[in-house]
Amino acid sequence: MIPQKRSKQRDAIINYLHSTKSHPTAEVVYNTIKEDFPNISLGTVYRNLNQLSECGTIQKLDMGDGQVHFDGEIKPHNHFICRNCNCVLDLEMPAIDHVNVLASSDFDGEIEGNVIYFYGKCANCK
Amino acid sequence: MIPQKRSKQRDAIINYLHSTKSHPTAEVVYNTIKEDFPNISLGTVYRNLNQLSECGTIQKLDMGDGQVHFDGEIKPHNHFICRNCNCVLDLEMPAIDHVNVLASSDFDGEIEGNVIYFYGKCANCK
DNA sequence: TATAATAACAGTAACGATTATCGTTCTTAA
DNA sequence: TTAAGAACGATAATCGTTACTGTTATTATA
Repeated sequence: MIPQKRSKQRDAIINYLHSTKSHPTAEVVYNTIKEDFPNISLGTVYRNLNQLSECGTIQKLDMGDGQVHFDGEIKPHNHFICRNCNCVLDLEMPAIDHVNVLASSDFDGEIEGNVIYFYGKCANCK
Repeated sequence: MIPQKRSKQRDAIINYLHSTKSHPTAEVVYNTIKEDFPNISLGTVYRNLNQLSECGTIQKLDMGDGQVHFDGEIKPHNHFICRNCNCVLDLEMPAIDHVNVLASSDFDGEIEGNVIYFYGKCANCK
C-alpha cells in the first residue's frame, strides 16, 4: 500500500501532478514522464498512480468519459467537465456538506460523503 | 438513434429495467434476459442499453466502479453507493440545483447541471 | 395474406483501458 | 559492501465494451 522504497519514476509522477492544474489520464502522465524517462513502462505509471491514490497523495477521478483522471490536488474541491471540449477544471467553492443532511432524511443508511460533478461549457467554449 | 422496429429482446430489457429498483450492469441485464432468451447476445444487450439511454427511455450511471450501470427510473434523482456491499440505492430527495449557483460564483464558464453521488453504509451494512 | 426492404439479431472478432506476470535493476538497511 | 526484496521494463492477459458479418424478424405496401 504505502511505498517502501523510493524511486525516481514515482517522484517524477508526483512532481508532475503537483505542477499542473490539469487532470491528466494515465496515458497523458505516461507520455509526459517519458520525456525524462524514455524507458518508463505504462504499467509502472498505472502501478504508481494507483498506489499514490490509495495512500492519499493524489486523487483519482472518474468522470464518466471512459478514462480515469488523476489530480495532484488533494484538498477537497469539486470538478467541472466541459461538455464541449471535455476539459476538467477545479471549482473554487466552499465544501457542500449540507446536501448530506438533505439526502439523509428518508434514508436508513449512513451517508459519509458525496462527490459532485458539474457539467456545462467552459469559458473558452461558451 | 430512435428504434425503428420493435424487438422482443428490447421489450424484455425495458420491462426488466422498469420492474427493478436495482441498478444492474450490462452483464447483469444480459444474464437476466438470458432466462427468457437463451440465445440473446451480449452485443444486443449493449446495443439496446445504449440506444435506450440515448433516447431517454433509461438512464446510464457511471459511478466509478469500472462498470456502467443502468436505471429504468428516468425522473431526476440521486444515488447512494454503499462502501461496504457496493449496492446502489435511489435517494428520494428534492432536486439539488442551488449548488449550481454556488459553483457558478468565481467560475467563468456556464454550469448546466450536476451529478451527485453519495457514499456511506447502507441500512444493512451499518 | 404475401412480399420485399431493412432493422435488429446472434455470434464472434476487435478494441482500448487497465492489471498481472516475470525476469532484471535499483534502493536501502545492516 | 552486500543482500533482501521493492520497484522496474517488457509484455501477456483481462475485462468491459464496440464493431463486423451473415442471418432472422419486423413492418410497410401490394
